[in-house]
Amino acid sequence: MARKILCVAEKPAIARAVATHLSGGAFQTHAIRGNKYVKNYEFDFDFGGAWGNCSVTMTSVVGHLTGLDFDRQYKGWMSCPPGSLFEAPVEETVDKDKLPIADNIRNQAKYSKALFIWTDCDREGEHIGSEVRNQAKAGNARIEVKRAKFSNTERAHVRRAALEPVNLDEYQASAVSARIELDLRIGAAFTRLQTLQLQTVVAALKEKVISYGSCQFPTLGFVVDRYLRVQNFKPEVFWGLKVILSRESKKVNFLWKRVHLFDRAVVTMMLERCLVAKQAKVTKVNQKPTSKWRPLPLTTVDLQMMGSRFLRLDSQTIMKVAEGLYTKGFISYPRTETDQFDKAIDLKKLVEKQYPDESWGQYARELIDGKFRTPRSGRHNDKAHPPIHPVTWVSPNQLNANEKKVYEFVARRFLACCSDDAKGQSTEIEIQYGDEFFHTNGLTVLERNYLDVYVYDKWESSQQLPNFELGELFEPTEANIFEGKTTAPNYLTEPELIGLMDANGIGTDATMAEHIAKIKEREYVAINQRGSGRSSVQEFIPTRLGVALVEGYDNVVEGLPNSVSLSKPFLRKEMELRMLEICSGTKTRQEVVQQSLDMYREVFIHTQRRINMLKTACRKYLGEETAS
DNA sequence: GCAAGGTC
Repeated sequence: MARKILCVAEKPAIARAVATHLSGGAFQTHAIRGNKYVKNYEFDFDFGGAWGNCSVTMTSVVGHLTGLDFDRQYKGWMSCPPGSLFEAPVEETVDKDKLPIADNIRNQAKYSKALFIWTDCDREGEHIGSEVRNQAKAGNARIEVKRAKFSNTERAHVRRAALEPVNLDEYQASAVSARIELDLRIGAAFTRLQTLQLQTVVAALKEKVISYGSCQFPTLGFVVDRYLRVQNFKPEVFWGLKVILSRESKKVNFLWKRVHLFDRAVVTMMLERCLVAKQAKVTKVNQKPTSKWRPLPLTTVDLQMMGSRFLRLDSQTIMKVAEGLYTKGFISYPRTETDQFDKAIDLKKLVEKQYPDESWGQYARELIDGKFRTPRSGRHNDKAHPPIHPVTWVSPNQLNANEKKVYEFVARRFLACCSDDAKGQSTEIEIQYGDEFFHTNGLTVLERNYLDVYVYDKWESSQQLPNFELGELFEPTEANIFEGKTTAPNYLTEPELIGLMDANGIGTDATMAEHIAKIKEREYVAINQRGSGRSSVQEFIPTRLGVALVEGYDNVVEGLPNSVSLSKPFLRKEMELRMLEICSGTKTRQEVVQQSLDMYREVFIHTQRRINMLKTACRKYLGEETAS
């Protein structure tokens, strides 16, 4: 009988895709007991080399198999002082709802010579792979373990991955294991400490869970930071110069090179020098072709930011809708950091699939008829998933309102990526008037190209400028001083918040929306509608509790050497750097866990010692109104 | 009753 190889993917959709490619479509599907998503696919495949022709069972897990938690005697909140959670014994167990999946792997491993792990090629995937391996070894201690390395589910790529397996990256799996332990200990310790301590301080906090997490707190910190900048803003008056020329029945506004200054007397003096000069001289006439670049291939973070902005859906809704579209097979996997298309993907074929669409089908046809361009490549590649793109066309009447919006965005964005940049002609005129320089710009859009399908970008011709000759002299129609005031920044919007999280490494593409939802759920922040109608924007405003927590923690570490507030992203960033050291093999998992725990333990001890800082902040913002 | 990370 042929040798048997067990293959396990990270999710059912990948198991099916890989099975399809390896078997050429000829496989048998078996349901497993206890889980309706996971299936076993059976077929034969020639792995070549030492393995040769084998019978294959391809199955999957559904994300992580196991979870980490404290031993039973530490689970009750009153069972131990919160600080002891830094050392309390922890145990990794298979999640209850994953038991049938783990059983399936152990059983299949019994009859298999080898295990091929097909989890995503990222850090979490490496760890999930180690969880799969542990189950397989429990079923068959002698099973040989290999890992397939693939970054998309294109047929040739998948088959090559099957023929050239590598080993699991133990370093990366260890790094994730360290993260899991740290997040648990630190999250639980601070959550219990602050909840138990603050619940009794003011009536408003009674019965409330006041959670701490290494991602949710910095997220809150960004919101509070902006809020305080708005609150503390003091407007300043400024003055500037503007020059106007009426020529060829057009009115040209020249802007001051210095923009504006905060000293009126100085600006007045400068204006006088201009007026004395009487004539202005054209010092630069620059005409040059310009272009507006088509967008980069779509990543999750970009989808969420653009979605908040143009589709009026919050990031969590967008992700839910996108997942639905993915499960139904309409778009590719929606959680990706990759903004470059693999050369192996047949983009034209994907463009052709959009022909039937009433709104952009004609545009797709024009692309194939000669206007197609290879997409730009960004600098990110998660080596697991391609950029988000439509996989097949779907009729709008098969989708609900939100699905329609998100699908349309993904489709238009994809077609835009495969288009040419918009082309135009820009004109820059610079003049010298007295000692001062002024300039004006004109734009003529010549070819709209991608703008025709990507309706979210705006780029329009400005008013035509009259003709200017280099060196010519003219007398301005008007020259005067204008007065203005600096304006306060706005409260944080969701796309801005996601941008900050992304830039500071808070959360992953898959979890950013969850952290934002979490701080809403905990009532650390609330949503405010700025403006009305179509131009309205949702903005985040911290609640009194949110401000109290950030101010309290900032006070806790105030004046302490090297101590960074928990409301800032720095501690999390440091943890991330240490995880990279595990990945590169320069530090062990144990070292990193100890170092990071020491770092957070120090903050924890300060917090306990100066708990009054937190309590005072809560009383200040949440105390009864009647109290004096 | 705590976290963050996978995925359904």
